[in-house]
Amino acid sequence: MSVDLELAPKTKRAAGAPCCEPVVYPDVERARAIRMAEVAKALGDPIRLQLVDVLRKHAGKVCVCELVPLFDVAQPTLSHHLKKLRDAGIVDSERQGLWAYYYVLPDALEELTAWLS
Amino acid sequence: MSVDLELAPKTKRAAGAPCCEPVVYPDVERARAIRMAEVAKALGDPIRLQLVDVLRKHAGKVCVCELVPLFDVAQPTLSHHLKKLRDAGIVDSERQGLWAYYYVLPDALEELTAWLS
DNA sequence: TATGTAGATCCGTGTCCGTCGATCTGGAGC
DNA sequence: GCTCCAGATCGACGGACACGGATCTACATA
Repeated sequence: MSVDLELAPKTKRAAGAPCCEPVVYPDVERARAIRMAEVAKALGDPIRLQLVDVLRKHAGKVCVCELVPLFDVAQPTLSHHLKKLRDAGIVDSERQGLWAYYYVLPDALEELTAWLS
Repeated sequence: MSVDLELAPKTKRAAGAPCCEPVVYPDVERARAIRMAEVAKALGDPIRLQLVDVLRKHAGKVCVCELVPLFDVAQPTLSHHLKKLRDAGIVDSERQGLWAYYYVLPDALEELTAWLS
């Protein structure tokens, strides 16, 4: 470690060669960014993004048994992805008898769209 | 294992209790979804999303030396995140002397916005 | 009650990712 | 030449994640 008390006023940033304007980033923006990252992370998997795409194109509710054959993964894996989407607030589900129906909750996607713009 | 050749034409979907309309998902949509997942994945980290937020709010180019003190991570870590964003086509960089300046490439974000809508 | 089925949960495995210390690269200035 | 500095790259560690087989939970039908 170097005791640079005397060296403190040295060529910090070369005195006359600024790199750019100082940058600040308020905490309010951080909080929102962290929430948006959560949504983006949930969408950051090809299967999950395709799931959302399928669900929103079938405006109603879609049965899991129709989703499984669309992808080359086993049923537990798809269930895992659907849970991730549900935890992120992007989709929700509803059981009717033996079947489970999933549908998109538009709010999360709209929030992200708004943030991106 | 059960040899169920004779049981094959059994109650597949209970004959009279449909779960929902059949669902198809064309390959064209898949390709786009996979690309979008790549962008979303790059945005799916709090630090990277905040980086994008900072960069786009400073319409010009921002020096890395101004970005590092904004986050509680070491310089190599931030460099790693900037590389991820660059690989995803979300930002680009430019060197001037000792300093490196990063800026947002709006196309990737606009693509994702369009996909979400 | 017993059987079959749709979907969720559990658990082990292999891979990817975030992190940081150490090091490398190359430009600036002496 | 040498030294200092900004930033990128490397290497290793720990935790998270995708995946699927086995199992569990409801529900439906007989």
